Amino acid sequence: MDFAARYRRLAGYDVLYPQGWDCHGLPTEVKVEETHDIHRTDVSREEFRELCIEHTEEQIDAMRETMLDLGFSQDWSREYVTMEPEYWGLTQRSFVEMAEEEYVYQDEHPVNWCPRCETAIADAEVENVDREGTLHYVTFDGVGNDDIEIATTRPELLAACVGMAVEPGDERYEDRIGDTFEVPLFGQEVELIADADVDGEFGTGAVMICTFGDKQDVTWWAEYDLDLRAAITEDGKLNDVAGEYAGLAIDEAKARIAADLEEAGALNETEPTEQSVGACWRCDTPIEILSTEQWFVRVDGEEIMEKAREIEWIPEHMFIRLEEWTEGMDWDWVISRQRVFATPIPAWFCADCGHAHVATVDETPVDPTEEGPEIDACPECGAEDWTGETDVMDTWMDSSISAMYVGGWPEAAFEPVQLREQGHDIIRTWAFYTILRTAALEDEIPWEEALINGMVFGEDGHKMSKSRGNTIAPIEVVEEHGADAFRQAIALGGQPGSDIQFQRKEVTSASRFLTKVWNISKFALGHVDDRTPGIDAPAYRAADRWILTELDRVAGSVDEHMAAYRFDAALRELREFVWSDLADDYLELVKGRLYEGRPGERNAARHALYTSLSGSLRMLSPFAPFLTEELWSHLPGTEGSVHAADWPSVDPAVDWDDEEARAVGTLIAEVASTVRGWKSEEGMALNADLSRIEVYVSLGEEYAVDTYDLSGAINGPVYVEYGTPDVDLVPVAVDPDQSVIGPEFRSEAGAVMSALGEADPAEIKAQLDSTGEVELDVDGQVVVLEPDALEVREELQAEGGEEVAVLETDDATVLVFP
RNA sequence: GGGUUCGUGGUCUAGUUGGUCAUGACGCGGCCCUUACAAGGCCGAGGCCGGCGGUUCGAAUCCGCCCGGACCCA
Repeated sequence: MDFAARYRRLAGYDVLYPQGWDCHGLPTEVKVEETHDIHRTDVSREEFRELCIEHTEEQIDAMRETMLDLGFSQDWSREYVTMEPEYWGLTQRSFVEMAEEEYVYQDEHPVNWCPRCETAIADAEVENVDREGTLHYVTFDGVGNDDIEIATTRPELLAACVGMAVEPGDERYEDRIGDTFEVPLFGQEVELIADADVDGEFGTGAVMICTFGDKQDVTWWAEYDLDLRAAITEDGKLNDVAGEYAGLAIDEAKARIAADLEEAGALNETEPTEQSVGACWRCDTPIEILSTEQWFVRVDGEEIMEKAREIEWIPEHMFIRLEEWTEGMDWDWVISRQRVFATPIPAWFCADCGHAHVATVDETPVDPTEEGPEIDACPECGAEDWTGETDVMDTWMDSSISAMYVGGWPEAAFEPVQLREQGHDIIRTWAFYTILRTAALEDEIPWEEALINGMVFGEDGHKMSKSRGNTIAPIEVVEEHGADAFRQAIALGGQPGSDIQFQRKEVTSASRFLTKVWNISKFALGHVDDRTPGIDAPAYRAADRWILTELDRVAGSVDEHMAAYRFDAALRELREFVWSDLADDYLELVKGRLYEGRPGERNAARHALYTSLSGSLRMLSPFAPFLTEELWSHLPGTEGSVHAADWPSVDPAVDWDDEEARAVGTLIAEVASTVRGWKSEEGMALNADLSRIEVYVSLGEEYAVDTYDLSGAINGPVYVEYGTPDVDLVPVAVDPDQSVIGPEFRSEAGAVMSALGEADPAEIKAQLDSTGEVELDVDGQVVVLEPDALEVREELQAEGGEEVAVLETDDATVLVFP
């Protein structure tokens, strides 16, 4: 995100990059209970809230510190904190407006319930965990008919059993639909129904329906209008419906009831089974489904999908996740929580008739547990006695208006935020709710682009977790190698959407690169001064025009990568340019000129060097904000921050897409680099003098090769020739060009290429030289090959007498005379 | 069970409009102090591009199946 913001600033945009803190929620309450060793009911609501606020502030301070260490460039003047009344008042306002539009309603409905947290939770907050359970085979006595055997993993819910079901057409139960049975131990009578949702393969093919074991039970319960026998309390114990088992916790009850079933002869068998149970995502406690009074937000899947389709998802496939989640939503979003640390629901209940009165916009922010409503009499019954709602809102109610809040809602007309970046773990929560709420309140999309990041994993490729011991604290890495190196490692981790594995070696590599940049700058700063930027019409030589052409090309290419959020590709290309082209090649080429050149030529090199370095620093600044800022401040002719500079562009008046400059520059750089490599291999000092080198260029004679810098770089005179060197050439192989031969000969291509491979390279070469084409016998057929269909690879053998080394580059053959 | 995604030298990774030699990094081995840089330079070893089939003159790249991992959902 920070890369994108910094890049856009360089590209000239006025970037609003806010920072917000989503504070409310269960985890904080749990943490506070732990650290203070209290239960939330041990202290007053107000006191508990204070403890939570205190804890959250500490957390925010620590995270803000980390962000600053890492060089995040948020606009801190636009920071918002959802636990401040200014913010949660707006959350309430959005609630009120949505209540007016009938998006928000109150009702009794089965909801996911966490017995440990003792609150309702939304579907999005339920995680399925696989675990081993025990399948109990239990016989129900028939009432006026035969027994039946069902299989269940939850015998403790027998008390809540209100029916049983089989798959339609299951021959085992063909004539038994409508029969009634008596629930063992508890005695209520239930009826057998047939429903296609039953899995006939599982257990005995017959299942019991309880209120409620799972969501399927809720569906059946509603569809067949069954009784409601709620047997579980809000703190996860059995209640009076369970008779003598009342007060037992779920697990105790399961064991006791199983034992009693066995004693009663109703338990036939038990076996282990794999099961997937819903659990509270914050505390992993298995959830129950309870029917309670709650506040809901109506989920309009159509509306959400319509908006979601207007958003550009990066990468695209992340949209599918949202789509699947939306289609799978069969319950409305329960937004009330029976907790403390969150935005209060602005509503009161009439003490007489129970009528729920929602606050008006003008009353917000309000805590209904402390203040009464502005109206006096209940519009339903006229009573004047109000009880404040103690339930609070889901924390997503806060965060899902953050895009609107940042945009100035409700005062300013809302315009979609351009870019939102987030991890893929919160698509079904934050993203989903934000789209829902922005659509409901403003009939708009919240953001134009949603960039979905991967998660940062530990070095072992797994999600970081304390139990795995693979966590990496950014601060440790920053202390060792610096934030700039850390940022590069993250940028190189991968492309948007895929998880990135934190690699310590990437930090190592990045810090080496930073050292390189430092040294390049140190060198360059010794050669440029205040007058350098203003040098008029520099007399660029080939090497200068080459590096500037490359700079121009790289700036364009990196710009494209950055705009596509391919920070990995952008940084890779930048490093390649800075390290290989600028440092290894260009610097080496112009050293001679910088130290000993005539003024005009020296100035040209200085100017090109200055331009290249300046551009490189600017392009690197999103990745290495600290180092580039430091170096920028030492660069002559710069004012202010590198982060406020412009994306590099080379003089637009000149045609920098210059084929000749590129070809000749590349040639010079390659020759210099090849000779350098050869010296190294020969064990010679790199600045050792050479008698001369001869460069035989395979480019056309229209390319004028500038030997000035090359000569300085290799420490010897350079002679340029066009054509073939005056040494023995021995054709050693023929390389076919598949892209020419393939399409031309189609199915014969294979034969042609193998014939070419077997042919005598010397003979092929001779044909090419005399006739300009090659006749080849392929399985008795003579085919004619044009020169572009193949390349004769030749090795050069120096003539006897003079000691000479023969080196090859892509575009030249170099003879080195030591 | 359904969906998404990935599988490239020891490790991590680039590359997929099909086309000569598959990219780079870290690590490893060897050589080298050269007036920006030994926190460096040069060279080298190391790969049946998960497997099997198909399309094609030609597949890391396209298609199908399988194996393995990750994530999402049930």
